[in-house]
Amino acid sequence: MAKGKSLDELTDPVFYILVALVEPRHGYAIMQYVEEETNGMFKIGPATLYTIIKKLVDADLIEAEPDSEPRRKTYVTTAAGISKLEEEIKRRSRMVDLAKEVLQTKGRKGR
Amino acid sequence: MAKGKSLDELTDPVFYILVALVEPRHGYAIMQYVEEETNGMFKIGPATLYTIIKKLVDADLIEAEPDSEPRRKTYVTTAAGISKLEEEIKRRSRMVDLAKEVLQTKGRKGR
DNA sequence: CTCCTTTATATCCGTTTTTGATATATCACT
DNA sequence: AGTGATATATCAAAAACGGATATAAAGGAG
Repeated sequence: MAKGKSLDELTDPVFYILVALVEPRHGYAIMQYVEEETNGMFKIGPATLYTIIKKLVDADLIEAEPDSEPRRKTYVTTAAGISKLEEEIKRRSRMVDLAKEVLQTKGRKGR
Repeated sequence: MAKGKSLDELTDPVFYILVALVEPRHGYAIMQYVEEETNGMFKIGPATLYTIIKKLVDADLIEAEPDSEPRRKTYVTTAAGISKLEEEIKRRSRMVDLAKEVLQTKGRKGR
């Protein structure tokens, strides 16, 4: 099954692709989805996209749907992928919370 | 002053280093701080650390304190660095919120 | 029917980022 | 004198990213 390493921290593009694939989508649709959802702030080009898709399939975090049309290869986040995503949400939340806390403390003292 | 490019998205180690330097610290102390705060989950080695410090100084997001002891070079996040950090907190929060929302929607529908 | 744009996947290859290993030196303690 | 922690720094390789390019089919305009 899963052959690749477990990928502890997810990078931004990997995170976005995992999120996009909670709902089944094919590659091109992922690019559009991410661009739309971020209001054009974050764009994933084909090189990054297909490289990461390969890696995620290999890590068993997403999988290809067998019934996809010939011209479109549809993928979905696997159960393992959802778990990983939830884990990553927590990790990122903790990072944000730490930063907020540190800034707040500075604000109180640095007055 | 600032010579480097503005760095739109901050990577994880860059983020942690900026957070650590909201309070003045020297390199080695940054390594310890990040490791402690993340309960050993995230470690920054010397190569990553000093490479990033250089880049951040160049981008004017942190600066060296002139009065630091000979053996310790102390740095602090600049005003620009704080702004960047606040911006990045928002960016990461939006990413987390998007992911939460997507998972929640799936939960409601995927019953 | 032809041209053009959009859709769609895929890879090449250079740049950037990260990191393990290594080097060097000081300091504290025994 | 020796050991471990402190402290900074760089090298060289790996990993990640991304612009450019290639290919091809589908859809619409004229």
